[in-house]
Formats: sequence, C-alpha cells, structure tokens
Amino acid sequence: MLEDMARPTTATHDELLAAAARRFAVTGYKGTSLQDIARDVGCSKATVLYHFASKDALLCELMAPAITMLEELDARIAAHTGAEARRAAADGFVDLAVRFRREIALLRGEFPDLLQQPAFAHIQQISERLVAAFAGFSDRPEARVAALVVLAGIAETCGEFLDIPDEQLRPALLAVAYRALEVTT
Amino acid sequence: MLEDMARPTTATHDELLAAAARRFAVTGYKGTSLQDIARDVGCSKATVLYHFASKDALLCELMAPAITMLEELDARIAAHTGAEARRAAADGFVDLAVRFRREIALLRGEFPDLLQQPAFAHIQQISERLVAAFAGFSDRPEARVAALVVLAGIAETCGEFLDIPDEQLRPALLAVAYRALEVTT
DNA sequence: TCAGGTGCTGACCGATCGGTCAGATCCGCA
DNA sequence: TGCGGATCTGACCGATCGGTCAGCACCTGA
Repeated sequence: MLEDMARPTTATHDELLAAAARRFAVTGYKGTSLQDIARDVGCSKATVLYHFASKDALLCELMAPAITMLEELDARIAAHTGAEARRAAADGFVDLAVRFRREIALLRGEFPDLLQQPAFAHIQQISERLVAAFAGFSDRPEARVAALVVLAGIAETCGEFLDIPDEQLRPALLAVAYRALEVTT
Repeated sequence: MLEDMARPTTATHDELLAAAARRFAVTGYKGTSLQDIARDVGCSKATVLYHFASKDALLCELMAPAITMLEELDARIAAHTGAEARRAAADGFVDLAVRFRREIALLRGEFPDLLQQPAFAHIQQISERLVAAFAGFSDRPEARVAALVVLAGIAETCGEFLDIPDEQLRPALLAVAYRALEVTT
C-alpha cells in the first residue's frame, strides 16, 4: 500500500508526459492541443500547465533523453575520422533511431519549426555533422544525396515499426543503410 | 500590350498558388495561415477565399498535377509484375519526386492528417502499393523496412535540393535507391 | 446612361489556441 | 487546532485561426 508513495506527486507528471508522447506521435506537436493531453489523462488544461511551464517545455522534457543520446553520438563521431567516423555515425544513428523511435516519430515534419527554438538550436549543427559523416565527408552531390536519403529515411521510417522488437529492426535498418551508403569513391 | 490579356483574371489566382506553394514548403500546411499567403501577394485574406473555396481547396489545386502523376505511376506499376514492377516503381517515383519536389516538400509530416481528407483518401492505398513494389512484393520485414526507408528518404529529401538541376538529382536518387533496394532474396 | 458581372476588401463571426490567475481542496506537521 | 505548501481547477485573457458577408470600384455591353 505504501509501494513507492515516496514521490506520489510525480504520478500525474509522468502520466501527462506519456499522454503527450502518444498524442504528438499521432497528430504531431502543432496538431495536438493541451486540451487533448489533459483530456487523455483526465485532468484540466490548467493542470498540464501547472506541471510544465509551457507546451514547449513539455516537448523539451519529452525529447531530453533522445537529445542527450544524440549529443553523445556527435561526440563519438568527432573522436573518429574517415571511414571509422562514418561507421560510427551509421551504427550510432540507427541505434538512436530504434531506441527513440517514438520520440523521433513525433517530430515528423515539425523539425524546421522546432529547430528555430533556442533549446533545440544546436541540433541543427549536429545533424549537419551527421549528414557529413554519412556522406563520408565528401561534398560530391551524389554522396550528400545518399546521406540525406538514408538519414531522413531512417528517421521517418523507424516510427512506423513500433510493433517489431528492437533486435529485429536494428539490423534491418543497418543493412539498408550500409547498402545505400556504399558510395563509389 | 494585349499579350495574353485574354484571361487577365487568373493572374492573382496564379500568384496566390505560387505564394502558397512557397509558404507551405517552408512552414507546412498547418503552419501557414491564409493571412501569410495574402500578405505575400499583397492582397487581403478575403481575396484568397474569393479565388479558392477553402484552404483545403487551395492545397488540392496545388497538389493536383503531382497526384495525377502518382496515379499514372500506380497504373504503370500494376501493368507489370515482379522485378519489372519494382524497377518501374523506383524509376517512376524518383521521376515524380524530382519533378514535384516542391509540392512533395510541403506535405512534410502532414501526410497523416491530409490523408484523412476525402480528396486524398486513395493516396494512402497507392502509397501502400508503392511500398509493396519497392519491397519486391515480399513481406519479409527487412524488405519492407528497406522499401519504406528509401521511399520516405526520397520523399523527405528531394525538397532539400531545390538548387540543383533535375538531370543531376534524378540519377543521384536513382543510384541510392537501387543500391538500397538490392535486397538479398 | 445604366444594369450587371468581376475582382476585391474591411469588418466581423465562432472556435480554438497557449497561457494566467485567484481560489478551492487536501495534505503533513507543529 | 490551525498553518503552509503542494496539487488542481474553472473562469478568463488576448491572439489567431478559417470562413462569411455586405458592399465598393471597375469594366463591359446593351
């Protein structure tokens, strides 16, 4: 009965986060209102704004773990060069995409707007470095096109396979990424 | 002076279409207001709704050529089987993506919502047939993952290369698609 | 000259958005 | 018993959304 009543106050907080993640993934960030989230949890819209400073703050908290992992990946890529960096980028990004496919899915097409926000400003630069690594640090158009197709394709796709386990999705994504990125030099 | 004054009334109409296409491509459909479009053209919001029955109607007219080409592609794929259908799908889709990259870009992430609309309802089924053709009509998860990555990657990417000519973008996209889709059978 | 259609507009509508605020309720603790 | 903080709420705010409408300016053909 006193299970983890140690911090009972966070129950609603977590419920709201979960509900927001579910909603965002289906109708997008702009397409989801605080009313929608509140209704799902069974509280008032004011309660949502009691637990989160703003709608943006809610999104930030939701994306924080994924962004942390992305920053770690960025650092790992920077520690390598050439083909090793490329492999690290592909492996790491696929891993990130699989683990956070729900969070990535909810950004579907709202990246441009969200990147404007200060909290997400550096994501833009990280993703540019990711594309460069995927392209093998070549500036040939073919290499850049292939890099963007794979990057965007994985990001856009991973959210569609919520039903199959990580261990099956990861190798499938890695295989197609490796095949697509074998750019002739 | 009497150039093509034959139909001078369509000037604003076309300007509005062009402005809407530009805006939608940058800020998305939901993220663009009729005010924005009107301001770009230099007319009032009411004028936009004089030329188009609704915001949705504007989008429909904007997408009509691309949708027609997509339907033609669908028919062409249905006329083939196996590897031929797959090749027809890849070639045709890349061609469509290159030619209508602006229009495709503006649907970024708003597909889910827009497909709900009756006018776009059948696009859902066409895209499913496209994925199936890309996957070589296999239901193996690896094949379906690769198909979706390539399809979504191309759709998501083509709008990023508005500055390079069709003749350069098309072979680059085709190359990465062929590489990625060489699924081992 | 004037009737009628076309193109266009400002004012306005109801709905919904994110966000604020005063206060109600409930709690552990002195 | 009562105080204070945490949790939650309904009412409300200004802004913006897509859309409506009466009417103005202009051109054209009878």
